This record gives sequence, structure tokens and C-alpha cells, in this order.
Amino acid sequence: MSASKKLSTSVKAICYLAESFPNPKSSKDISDNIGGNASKLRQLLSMLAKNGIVSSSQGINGGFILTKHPGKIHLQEVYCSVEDRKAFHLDVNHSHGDSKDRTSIFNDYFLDLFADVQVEIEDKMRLISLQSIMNNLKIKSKYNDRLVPKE
Amino acid sequence: MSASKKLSTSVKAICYLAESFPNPKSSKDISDNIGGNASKLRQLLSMLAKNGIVSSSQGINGGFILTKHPGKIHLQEVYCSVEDRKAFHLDVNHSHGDSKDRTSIFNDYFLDLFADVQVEIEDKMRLISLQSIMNNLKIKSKYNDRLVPKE
DNA sequence: ATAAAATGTTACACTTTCCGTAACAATTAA
DNA sequence: TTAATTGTTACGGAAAGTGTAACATTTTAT
Repeated sequence: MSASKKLSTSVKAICYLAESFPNPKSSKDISDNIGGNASKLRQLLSMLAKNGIVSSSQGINGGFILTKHPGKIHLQEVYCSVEDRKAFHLDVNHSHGDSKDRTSIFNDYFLDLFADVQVEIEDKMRLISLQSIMNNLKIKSKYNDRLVPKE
Repeated sequence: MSASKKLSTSVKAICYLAESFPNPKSSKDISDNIGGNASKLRQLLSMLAKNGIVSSSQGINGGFILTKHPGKIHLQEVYCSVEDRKAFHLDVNHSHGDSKDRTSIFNDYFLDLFADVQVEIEDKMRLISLQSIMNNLKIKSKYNDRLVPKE
């Protein structure tokens, strides 16, 4: 799945969980609501769970619930949770010679250059909260800290 | 070819053309020097030619030459020449219903959001000239306006 | 004129990656 | 005990990427 699709799917799922808080929602519930495949959704959601954005419970009436206030979740955090790759990924030619040939030097330089751009993107994404997204989409969050079950 | 690979390959080619200015270099010369495939290189270079960064001539002793001072070529310009896609491309789920369903509204919003990020990236890339790249890589440019053949 | 060399473009087979689905062990609650 | 759910892996078809080849067109040298 492309990085941006992972991100947009994750955001949709988080919005849905915020909307239906504090009821746990199964991957099937979520996929019925936001589209996509339940199994692939679980892959995304398990990554969000590892990063403390949602929590999961198994068994009957299990599912996923939000564990963080939408105002405190930012796009960058969601992106990093579901995608290893940098947003502005550099795909360079592989060097065929030794480690200090011209191609390698060029690639090293380019990696630095792209790292700068990457920082810009991450800073920008850090400024966008899930709450602001929900506001724009007129989705009402029912999230409430006190209702989040402890670990 | 991935967008970033097109970009880095293009930059390498431009550096080589600046270095060997004003001698036209064939796609074969360039691929021998910077690696990659001559045919694929021609595809990139023909796009750079359409955007006025290089010019091409056919026939014996033909090839590509730089037509713009490295200090006046910027990464953003090179990127746009060889890649239609935005740098931070959004790959959204396709809507299956009518044009005003929830998925569509969500996607429209996301496109706006990513457009903002896109502007940041382009601004950042606009600040990086080919000349500065060549300086960092200690490549000497031999580019000289007066030696560029007229149309 | 002719031949040689180069671009610009298209096509193609091969490989890699993507994607939806299925499967199943582990876990949990009724 | 049973049913429902997560978490993870596997897989086959679809899509996209990659390197190469082919060839008409253009241009220059002889």
C-alpha cells in the first residue's frame, strides 16, 4: 500500500474511532464504514496500537478504541506509525564500484539534500492535528480521557 | 522510474553536461559517465530539452548540451521537467458512490492538505541550484552563455 | 548523393511490487 | 465451551517498474 494511502486510511479509521468512542470497533465495523479490506486494516491498526494511538482487545465485543485525544495526535505521528519510509524517499542508483567512487559520493550528497526536504515535510505534518482534520470534516469527536481503559 | 531517481539521474546528467560544455555529449557518452541506460536517458533528456534546460542536435557529432547557467537551474525546475506527479503524491481510495459521498469529501479535503505540503517542498527545492550542487561536489562548470548555439 | 550517427519514441519481455483475500493460531469474553 | 476478534503470514493475480531493442527521422561529414 502506498505511503499516502496508508496515511489517509489511518486517518479515516482514527476519525471513525473518535466518532464512535468509547465503543470498541472491530476491523470489520471499520472497513464497513470507511471502505477497504478488514485484514489490511488490522495491519494498519496494529501498527497504530504499537505507537499508542489506539488499543486493541480480542474476543467477543473486542476491537479497537482510540487512546489519545485527537488534538494530541498529529499527521507526522500517524505517518511514522504506519510507514517506515521517509515521506520524500530517495531512490538512487546503486553503486557498482567501491564505496568512494563518484556515484557513491553523489548519492551520499543527495541523501543529505533530501533529508533536509524531509525535515520540512515532517515539520509541516506535525502542525496538523487529527482534531483539526475532524473539525474541517465536521466530524464530532466523543473522545474522553477518563473512559480509556488502563493497560 | 521513480520520481527521485529521475531527479537524481537528471542532475547527474546536467552536471556532466556542465563539466563538458560546450561539447555536445551523446546519450551513450552520458550513460558511460553517470551510469544507467542510454535509451532511458534520452527519455529524460528530451524532457529537459522541452523545458529549455538542455538542447539536442541529431546527426554525427550531435548530442546534448546545456543551455542554461547552472546557477539559474533549480531542483524544482528539474523535478517538474521530468515528473508530472507532485513530489508528495496523494494516492487516495477511489470513491465507489456518487460524487458527494463521505469518501469523496474526505479525499477532497486530503488533497488540499497535501497540496499545502507540496508547496513547502517546491519552495524548498526552488532554493537549491544546480550550481550549489556542483560546488558541493567540487565539479567545475565550463558553462558559458556565449557559446550556446541559437535556436 | 550516400552513409553514418544521433535523437525521439514505441514496444516488449522480465522482474518486482502491490493488493485483496484467505487462512489460522492465539486470545478473550459471554 | 464456544464464538468472536486480533495479529500475522501466505498466496495468486494485477499492476507498475526496468532494461533493452527497434526503427523512423534528422543531421552532418565525406
